[in-house]
Amino acid sequence: MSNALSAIERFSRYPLGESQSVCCPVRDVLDRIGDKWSMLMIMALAMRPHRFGELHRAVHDISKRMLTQTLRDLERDGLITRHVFPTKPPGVEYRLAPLGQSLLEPMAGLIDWADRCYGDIHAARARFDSTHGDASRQASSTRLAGKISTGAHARR
Amino acid sequence: MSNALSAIERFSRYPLGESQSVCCPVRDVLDRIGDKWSMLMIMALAMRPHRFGELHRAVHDISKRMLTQTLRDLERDGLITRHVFPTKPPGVEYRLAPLGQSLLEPMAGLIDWADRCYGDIHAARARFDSTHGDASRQASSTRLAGKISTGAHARR
DNA sequence: CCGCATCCCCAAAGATACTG
DNA sequence: CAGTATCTTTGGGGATGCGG
Repeated sequence: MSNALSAIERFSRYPLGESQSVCCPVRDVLDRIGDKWSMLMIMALAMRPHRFGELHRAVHDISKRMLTQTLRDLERDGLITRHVFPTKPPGVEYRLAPLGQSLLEPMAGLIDWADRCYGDIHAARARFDSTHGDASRQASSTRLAGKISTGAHARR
Repeated sequence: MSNALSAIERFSRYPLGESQSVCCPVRDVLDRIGDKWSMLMIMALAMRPHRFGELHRAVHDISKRMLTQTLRDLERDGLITRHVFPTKPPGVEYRLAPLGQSLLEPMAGLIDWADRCYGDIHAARARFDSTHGDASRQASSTRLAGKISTGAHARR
């Protein structure tokens, strides 16, 4: 844990609030894997290469649009590679690039933590909500409510 | 690395695309620390307790609104604690709860990775952009345009 | 089958002003 | 100082349809 602190200390030599120009590495990483889908993609690809359609089925609640975009971004950053087979109809295979592989370990640490602390977090949430009058619906807001009933946009 | 895979495998017993009801732990974690500010908060608090205003100065480009909200969410999930000193004018101190402390290690792993691979990522980006005709500005659209000229938010 | 483009909408976040 | 309330903006992302 003390070496955890050292890593964090090392980082915080960068000013924490610096969204412009020389962005700190952490923000970069966060913006990359922090979004809704990137990490899921990487995890799927960690197991084996996938075709576009396979990925779509694996993460069934992503739209084709976001799938494409996420994959592009990951490719752009050198985390995954894209192989086109000029068959008919065409097939495209995505797989983890070395850089992406190197991300697996730190990611696994996080996943592990999530798995272990998942329960505690929900317990804390329940406690908080009951303590704080359950009006948390306004206070803590939108995000949470949104997350819960994520069937959302069942509009048209 | 093989144990990294095992963690990921273990996770992927959960269906990867399951944004509703019984959300998988990973999504939960991502939604919590994946957002723009939470991780910064945690890092600041990892060093020492902070008052509200201190946090605001530490991460100068967050709005008071988002600061409050982020802190509330983190508190709700039991990652940080909030102590009110009924002085005049009032003071509020935030500090890492044990649960939050336990997050430091996995987070440090990620930060570490970010630090190491930061350069590779940017190299890959540059390569991709020059290869793909630099028309990536249209192609991959909105987000990338923002990312490319990482001076982005120099709106003011 | 893969992926790009267009349209459109809503939730998330910034700005601003006000309270205890 | 530490928030809260409100108003406005914007851009992320879903739906859909076409092109290779």
